[in-house]
Amino acid sequence: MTRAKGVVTKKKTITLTDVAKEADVSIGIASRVLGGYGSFSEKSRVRVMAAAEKVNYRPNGVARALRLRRTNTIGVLVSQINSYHWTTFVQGVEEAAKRSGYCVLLSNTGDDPVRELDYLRDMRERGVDGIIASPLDCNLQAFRQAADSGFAMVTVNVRLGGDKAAAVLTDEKRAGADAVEYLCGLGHRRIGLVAGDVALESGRQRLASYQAGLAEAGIDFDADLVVFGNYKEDEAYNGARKLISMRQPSTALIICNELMTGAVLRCLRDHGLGIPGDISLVGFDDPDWAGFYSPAITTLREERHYMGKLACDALLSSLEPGHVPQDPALPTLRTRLVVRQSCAPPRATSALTLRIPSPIGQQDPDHASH
Amino acid sequence: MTRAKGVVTKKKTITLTDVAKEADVSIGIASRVLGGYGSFSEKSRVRVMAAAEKVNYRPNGVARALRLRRTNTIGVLVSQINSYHWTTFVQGVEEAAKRSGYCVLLSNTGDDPVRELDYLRDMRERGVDGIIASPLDCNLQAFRQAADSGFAMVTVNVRLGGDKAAAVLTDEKRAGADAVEYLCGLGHRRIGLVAGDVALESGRQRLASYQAGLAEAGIDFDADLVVFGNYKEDEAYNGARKLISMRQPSTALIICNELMTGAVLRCLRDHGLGIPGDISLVGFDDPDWAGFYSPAITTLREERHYMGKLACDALLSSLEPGHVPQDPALPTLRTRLVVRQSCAPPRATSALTLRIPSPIGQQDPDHASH
DNA sequence: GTCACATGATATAACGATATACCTTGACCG
DNA sequence: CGGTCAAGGTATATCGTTATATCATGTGAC
Repeated sequence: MTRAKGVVTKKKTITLTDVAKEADVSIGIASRVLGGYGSFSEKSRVRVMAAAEKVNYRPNGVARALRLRRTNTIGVLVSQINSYHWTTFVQGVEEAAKRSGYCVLLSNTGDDPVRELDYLRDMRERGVDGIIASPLDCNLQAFRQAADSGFAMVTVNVRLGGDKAAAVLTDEKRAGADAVEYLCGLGHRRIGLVAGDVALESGRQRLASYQAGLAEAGIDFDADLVVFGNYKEDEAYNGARKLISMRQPSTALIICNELMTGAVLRCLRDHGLGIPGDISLVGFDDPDWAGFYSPAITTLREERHYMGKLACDALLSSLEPGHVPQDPALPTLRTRLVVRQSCAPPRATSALTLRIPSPIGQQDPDHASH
Repeated sequence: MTRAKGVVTKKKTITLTDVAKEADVSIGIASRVLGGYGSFSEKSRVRVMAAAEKVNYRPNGVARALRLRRTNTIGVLVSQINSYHWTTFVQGVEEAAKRSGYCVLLSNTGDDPVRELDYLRDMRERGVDGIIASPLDCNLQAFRQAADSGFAMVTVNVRLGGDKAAAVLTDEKRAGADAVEYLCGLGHRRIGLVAGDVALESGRQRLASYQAGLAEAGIDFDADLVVFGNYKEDEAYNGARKLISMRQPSTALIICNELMTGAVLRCLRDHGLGIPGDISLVGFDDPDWAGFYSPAITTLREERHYMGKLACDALLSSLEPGHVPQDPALPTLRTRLVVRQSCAPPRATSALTLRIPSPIGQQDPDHASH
C-alpha cells in the first residue's frame, strides 16, 4: 500500500508529548501543569495551557489508571436493573459517585450465581476500585475472600462476615412485623403472606419478620396463609389466587416485593375483589405507582436512594489512603410503614368466619415444625 | 520506617512476569498461551497454565486496555436512570453488551446539558470504546463533532445529522396519531394532551403526532386542550386539573410519558373522576403498572428493551475492524398501541356539549400559527 | 557436511501518564 | 568570589500487557 507523501492518513492520538513539544517544555512539566502538582513557573503554565488548548489535548484515562493503579470507577452488581428497588438504589450510588469524580460500572446478575461470580471476576480484572453488591448466599464465600484480600467492597442487605466489607442494612426484621401490627390493629387475624424467595437473604428476613409480628400479636402462625411467590410474577399470581379462594380466605395480604404486588393486584382485579373493601393490602417496596394507584397502596418503604448514597460513600471512604477499617456495619436503616388507603378493618362476614373453629388448629406437622 | 527483614509487608500484585518466571518461560510465551494466539509448544502451554493457576494470576485489564487501545466498555448516557423508559432500555443494552464481552459504564444526566457534556468528555477520557446517548438539542453539535472525529456513537430517538453515528428511532410521528385515531373511533372529539417538554426531541415529536392525528381525523387543533407537563409530575398534575375543570372538559386525555401519567391518575382520583366512565386515557410508555392498574391503562408501547439491544449491537458492530459505515439510521421501530381498559366512548352528556359551537372556532392567532 | 527453512522461544519496544532522581540555573550570603 | 540553597526543568523508570523483530534450535534436502 503506497501512501501519498505528505498526506497524513493515520489518525494520531494526541498525547502529553505533543503538548510538551508544542509548548517547548519537557513532558514532565506538561504533566505537572495539567495535573496541578509540583512546581513550575508561571511562564510554563501559560505555555502548556495554550499548547494543550491548541492541539486539543485529551488526557488518556487508561494510561493514567495504569500508572496510578486507580480507575476512579466503582462496580455495582445488582440483581435486576429494571426493578424500582434497584434502579433507585443505583441512582443514589451514581449521584454520590459522580460527586466524588467516580463512574459506575453496572452489571445485572439476574440472581444467577454463575453470572454473579463472573461479573465479580470481570470487574476486578477491569480494575474497578471497589464494588457494591448484594451477593447471593452461595457466593458469600467468594465475595468474602475478595474483600479479605483487600478488595474494597460494600454489601447491601447482607453481611459478609469478615471485618473488611461494610454493609448497608435495613431492619427488615422489623418491617414485616410493623405491617402485621398495623393490620392487627385494624382487626385482622387472618393475614396472608406472599413470600419471596427464601434462597435470598431478603426473602428469609421478610418471612421471619412476618412471623415475628404474628408472634407479638399472639396469633398462631398458619403455614397455609403463606404462599411463596419467589419474587416471580406468575408464582405470586397463583399464590394470591390460592389465598383468596381458600375456605377461610385471608382478610389481608402482605406482599414481599413490588413485582409480586403488581401480580397480586392483577389477580384481585381479575377476581373482582375490591381493595380495601374485600381485602387489605400491604406491599414491600414503595414504587411511585403505589402512591397513585387507586386506592393508594400502603407500603413498607426502604430509603433505597439514600441506601445507595450511603453504600457509595462508605465504599469511597474505604478507598481513602488513611482509612482505618472501623465497624463494618453502617447504621441500620429503618423501613417505614407508609400508610395509604389499601387497608381497612375486615368485613363483618370475615369477622364472622373467625368464630368458626379453624381447621388449622389441627396442626399440620410438616408446617408446624417450621 | 524500618521494615522487618524477610517479612513481606508490601502487597504485591501478580503479573505476567511472575507467571513466566514460575513457568520458566519468557513473558512473551506466557502472554501467548494465556491469550491463545501465536505459536507455542504443548510443553510451554502446560507449564504456563499450571504456573498461572499456582500463583493465582489475574490479568490486568487496564494494562491490556492501554496496549490494545480498547477497553471493552461502552458508555451509556441516560436522562433518568430511575424511569421505566430508560431502565428497560439500559437492561437491553447491558444484556447485549455482556453477550459480547463488553461492560456498561452508566451515567445519569438528569437532562442537564452541562452534565451531559461533562459526561461525554469524561467517558471519552476514560476510553470507552463507544457511547449510546440521546443528546439534548443544545448538545447535538458537540456529539456530532465527537462522532465525526471517529468516536463510535449511537443515538436514541434523535439523529445527529452526520453519516457516522447510527440512530435508533421510533415512529413517534405515528404514535400519537394512532392514539387520536383510536379515541376518535370511540367517538371522542375533545381530546386533551398532557405534553412533554418541547425542548426535547421526544416532546416535540409526540406533540406533532397528536396534531397530525387531529388533522387526519378532521378535528381542528385547539391549543386550549394542550397543557405542558414538561415531563414533570407537579406540572402534569396542574395541567390535568386545568383540562378537567374547563367549561367544556376533555373527554379523553393523551399523556406524553409515564411519570406524567401517574400524576394525571392521581389528579383524576383526587377529583373523583372515574376511568373510563368519566374520562378516557391513553399514556405514552408502557410500564408494568399500566397492565395491573385498575382499570388497566391503554398505552403506546415502545420496545425499549429491544431498542437497547439494537443500539448496543449497532455500536458494537461499528467497532468491528472492517466496519463499513452504511446507512446510519437503523430500521425505525413501530410504537404500538396497547389497548386495555382505560378508554370508552364519551358520556352522552359530553357528546351533547359537543353540539354547542365551540369558542375555539375564533382562532387565537398566537396558537393557530403553530 | 552445509545450507535453507520452519518452529518455537526471547528480548524489547510500544501504549501514555506520572513521579522520582537528577541536573541546571540564579540568587544570596559570608 | 566561592559555596549553599532553592526553584525550575529534564530525563527516565514505572505501571502490566501485547506484538514485533530477532535469535536459537533442530530437521530435511542436496
